[in-house]
Amino acid sequence: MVVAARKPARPQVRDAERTRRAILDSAERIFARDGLHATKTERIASSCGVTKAMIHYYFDTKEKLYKAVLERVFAERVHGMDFATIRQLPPAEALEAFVDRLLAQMCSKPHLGPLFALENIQNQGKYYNQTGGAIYRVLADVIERGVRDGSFRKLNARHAAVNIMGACVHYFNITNNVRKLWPHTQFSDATLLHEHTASSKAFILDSVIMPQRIPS
Amino acid sequence: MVVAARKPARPQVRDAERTRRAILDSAERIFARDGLHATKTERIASSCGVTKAMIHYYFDTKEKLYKAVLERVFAERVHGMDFATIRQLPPAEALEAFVDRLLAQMCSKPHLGPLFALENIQNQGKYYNQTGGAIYRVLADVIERGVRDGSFRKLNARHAAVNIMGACVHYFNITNNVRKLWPHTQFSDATLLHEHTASSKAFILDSVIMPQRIPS
DNA sequence: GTCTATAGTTGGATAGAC
DNA sequence: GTCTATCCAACTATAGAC
Repeated sequence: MVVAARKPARPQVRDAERTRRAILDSAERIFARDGLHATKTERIASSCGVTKAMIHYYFDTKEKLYKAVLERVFAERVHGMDFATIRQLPPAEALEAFVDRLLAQMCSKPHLGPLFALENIQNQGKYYNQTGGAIYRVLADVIERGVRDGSFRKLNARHAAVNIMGACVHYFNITNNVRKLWPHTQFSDATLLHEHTASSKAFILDSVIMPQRIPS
Repeated sequence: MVVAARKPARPQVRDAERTRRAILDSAERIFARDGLHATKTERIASSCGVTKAMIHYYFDTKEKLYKAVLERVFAERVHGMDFATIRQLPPAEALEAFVDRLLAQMCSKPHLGPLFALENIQNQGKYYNQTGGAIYRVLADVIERGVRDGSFRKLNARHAAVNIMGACVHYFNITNNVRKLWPHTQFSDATLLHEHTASSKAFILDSVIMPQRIPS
């Protein structure tokens, strides 16, 4: 009986840090598509060329791996947003910086939208809120400042923060379906992301910034 | 040995339509929180006082039950939106009607946001797109008309449609966490929903509608 | 139509060789 | 550190009595 040659399986070269990172990277993508409960550890393992046993060796349980994934992406996001700078800018510039950075981060890792959405819905934000809530609070503070000094319209800061986040992230939650919605869309992914960034930013600024009086 | 009295279990009174609807109602809420794969049929059954066997009797498999849930809520939503009327209204009124009806529907069944989000992300919109896509197309058409006749700003209709939907629905996807984000929020659910409706609608209209020239 | 009991499978986690 | 083989709990789905 002829046995098919086994797949090479990338690791095998013993490198703990490399293996650990490979598992985290695969897990990040797969958790983002399927959520905590629906992802099979076997799928994560095979997609990065290791065995299920390795996941337990490095992360003990599936849930701890999930938590490790979230903590890593949260740390990246919080660092990339540079909240300290945003807090010091005048409101209009702060809002623009916030939106620019958030959209840039989402575009560079489009699967983070679904990952956070699933965490919020299915896991009731058990892990998300530990750090993810900071994003909403910073944004609400910016809006509050802008409303107070008259550079923004009179908005409810908290609800406006949620609306703004929605205008940024919803695209990524339904991006798998954008092609199906408009089958004749011929643009590449990069073009669509660029279009979304531009239209989303304009949408938000047009709504938030107080229109200038036309000088008489 | 003392055996605890069994829970009364509402049905038992043989009523096919009633049981069927009870299962659908429970399934709708639980699928909305956990998604297709993570929900256990046992949980649906016990939450409406029937046995797992009944689910298979009425719906054959869990996946068919899921599909039945989605088809029912899609039918309700499409009917409630009354697209035929929206298509005939002038753009500004059509947009306002669209947003009003969508938000009213979301508020009356807040779990539908998460249900659709999970379907889009985890199930790649396999069932959603069959009917859900109509909502985006109708909205994009309204925007296109408004841009053409000058009553709206110059927007990319498709991306604007996604942004608008995001501003409406994102709130419901993170609503479980709103309390955690702002622990001192003391308002009742009804008040929060009303606030969201008002701020979301204003947010959208301020962004989309072309500002009026101040008469000289 | 509804129940109890159970079959069949899947998949997270562990044991132990290398 | 990595693998193979396996255990065991959980859960979907079915069988059959009432």
